[in-house]
Amino acid sequence: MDEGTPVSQPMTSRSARRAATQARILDAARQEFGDRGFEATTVRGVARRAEVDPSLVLQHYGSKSALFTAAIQLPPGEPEEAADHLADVLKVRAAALPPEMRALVRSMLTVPEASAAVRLHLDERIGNLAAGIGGPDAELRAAIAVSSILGLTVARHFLQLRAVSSASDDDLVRVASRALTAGLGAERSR
Amino acid sequence: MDEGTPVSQPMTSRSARRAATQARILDAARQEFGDRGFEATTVRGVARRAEVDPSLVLQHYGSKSALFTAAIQLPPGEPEEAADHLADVLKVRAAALPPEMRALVRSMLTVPEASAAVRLHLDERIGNLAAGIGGPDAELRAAIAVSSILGLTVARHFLQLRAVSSASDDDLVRVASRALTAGLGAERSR
DNA sequence: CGATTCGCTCATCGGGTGTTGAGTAAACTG
DNA sequence: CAGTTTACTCAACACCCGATGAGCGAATCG
Repeated sequence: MDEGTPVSQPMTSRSARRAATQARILDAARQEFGDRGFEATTVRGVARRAEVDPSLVLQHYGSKSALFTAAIQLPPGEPEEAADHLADVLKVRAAALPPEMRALVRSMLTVPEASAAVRLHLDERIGNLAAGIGGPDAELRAAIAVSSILGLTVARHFLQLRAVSSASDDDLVRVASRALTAGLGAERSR
Repeated sequence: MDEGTPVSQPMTSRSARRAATQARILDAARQEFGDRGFEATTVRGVARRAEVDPSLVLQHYGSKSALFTAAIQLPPGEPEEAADHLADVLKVRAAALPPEMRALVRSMLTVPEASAAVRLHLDERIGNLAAGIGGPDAELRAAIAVSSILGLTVARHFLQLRAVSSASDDDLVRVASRALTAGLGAERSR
């Protein structure tokens, strides 16, 4: 019986399929952008990795630039809360980077949009951190600490600098957080 | 009349002209690579900036990649000597970057050759620095300090992070070197 | 069921790229 | 002054890119 329900739904509804392939494309794009950077990434390469036709990529996202914009969008919320103490940020950065962050950082030196996004992100973090510490040059000291974390991230996950990328997450966090908090500390008499 | 005196030599000898244009091309290449990165830089763009025919660029350097290799070559010597103390390195990095360094750093996240060159450069610096400090984790602590300087360099000269790039050379060096030496110090700091 | 929507494929276009080889005029050589 | 070398220009090639638009078949709907 059961006539009310259509006999057999297609295994995947139209909108579900659409959403699924769209997500597959976005994932593939994040990987490619993260591995090669914006310029060296091709729409065809993304399509290949997502196992779809190249033109489908653009039908879903309009243009390569728009796809990039979508790919570097960071999920909001969490990171900001945990960012009060820089040890937390450090902990997050020591572990493997999520694909969208990886794609963002990879292109931050060559793509203005990525550069701006990173700048904004770090500026916010600097503001939070500076508010928590006192003394003269609070903002500058906070900026230095945040920039240091950026440098560590690049060294560890992109340059694979031996001493930094071979260290365990724990060792890196321990030694680095000690170094950074020491540097952050208020001034002694001068 | 007066033609008696052979108008002597051509204003510019053949080899001199060659060397001159070769240098003009290399300068232009460093600028372009430094501004846009390897991928977005075109041979035609370099030629335009050097006011030369595009094919001449390749006649002199063989290929775009070879041109890039030539463009990111750092002048040897100086930086290594002054690198004993990280305050010196910091001083160098606070000021405007020389074109070849700018070209190198701009592409370090997207071009394997540039990545390798930076890695090598930093590894050497880490070695020097680690040798000078004692205590446990000496190499890791040195690597963290060097990575921090890299982060500051990126933030100041590439991302133009407000707090870092608006600071004067002196302020930046003063505050940063205090922070880094504090972080670098073993337990000998009180 | 028949008509329609729509996710997707296919073929193609225009444009910019790195690179090459023939040609030219000026600098050299004897 | 010839003859040779050579720094340089010009035109072109083959390739790959991002992007477009027509067509197909399956899911959707009245």
